[in-house]
Amino acid sequence: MSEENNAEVGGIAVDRLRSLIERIERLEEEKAAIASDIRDIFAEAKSAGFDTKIMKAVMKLRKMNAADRDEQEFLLETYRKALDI
Amino acid sequence: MSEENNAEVGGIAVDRLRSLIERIERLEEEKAAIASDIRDIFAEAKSAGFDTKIMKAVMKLRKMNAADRDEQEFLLETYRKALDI
Amino acid sequence: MSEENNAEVGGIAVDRLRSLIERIERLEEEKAAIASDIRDIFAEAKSAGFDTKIMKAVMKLRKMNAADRDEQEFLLETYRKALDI
Amino acid sequence: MSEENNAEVGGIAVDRLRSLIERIERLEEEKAAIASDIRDIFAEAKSAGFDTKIMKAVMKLRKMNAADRDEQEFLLETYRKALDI
DNA sequence: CTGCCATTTTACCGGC
DNA sequence: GCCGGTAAAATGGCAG
Repeated sequence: MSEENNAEVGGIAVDRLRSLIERIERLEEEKAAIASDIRDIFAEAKSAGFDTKIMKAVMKLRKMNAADRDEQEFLLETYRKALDI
Repeated sequence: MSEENNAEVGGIAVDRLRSLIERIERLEEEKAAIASDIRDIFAEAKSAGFDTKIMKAVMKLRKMNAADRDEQEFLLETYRKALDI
Repeated sequence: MSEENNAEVGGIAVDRLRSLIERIERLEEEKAAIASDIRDIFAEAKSAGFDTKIMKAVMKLRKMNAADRDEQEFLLETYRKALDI
Repeated sequence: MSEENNAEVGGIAVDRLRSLIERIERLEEEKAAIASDIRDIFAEAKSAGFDTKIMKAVMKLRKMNAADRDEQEFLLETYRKALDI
């Protein structure tokens, strides 16, 4: 009877659990594949003579500027609410 | 002359660099989207009554090979005994 | 008149606010210093041959009360059986 | 004979391990106490009429500016090295 | 009690 | 091949 009637083991819905976990694992594989693609591009950049450390610093700076801008806007908005403007 | 002839600035192939960085940023967006999908499934699991923390623990064990898993478990047991837990 | 009479700017008690923020920042520095000390001890443990990952796992178990610990372990076993791990 | 001769259990130096763990746990208590003090000050600020959300945003901005400045300097330095200046 | 945010932990990547 | 630092993920705490 194994391989049938897995409806419940120890009070949990086994097939549902398996299904959820497999969906997540599938997505994690996709995510890992993309991370691998990113690594490939960095390797490509390196062999084209670019300094990947600098590239990462530049990209970080771009993100920080965006975050900073968002933070400024959030702060302004919050002040306005706090002051009922 | 700006906006033309960006072939090189300070000895750097600007357009090539820009292209590489944009490809990476695009992939990072995809990666973030998948991470978001994963969060959604965990939320679904949670509302179906599963304990997501335990799910994650189980998935971690699944990823390890049997030998590593046994090794970790053995070590943990040893330390637990050492500390009377 | 700047540098004097900072009692209020836009209805906010500036000096009070500044004081509060500086106290918090000071405490955050202390906290960071302690975190650094902890890292040092883990490094010491590592060079004495201990597995720091397992040490952390054991310390986590130590923090939990027995009932919660048993509950977690039981749940994990159940999920493992459900997934044949 | 328990409570004596704990030199080794399962091949590990029990007393050394205990000592390391206890030192870490002591420091973690101190760290937690400081975190608690920080919470207290935020509570104090709140009851003095300040908006803690704004306070946190301001503090975050101060840190981001510092981090941004550091990043700029790092980037400049790295470029200089990359270009042998 | 749920969702959000901060902190902590984990995994990755480059350098030595 | 290992170590260190950096970025991502997970956990835990707080506010609403």
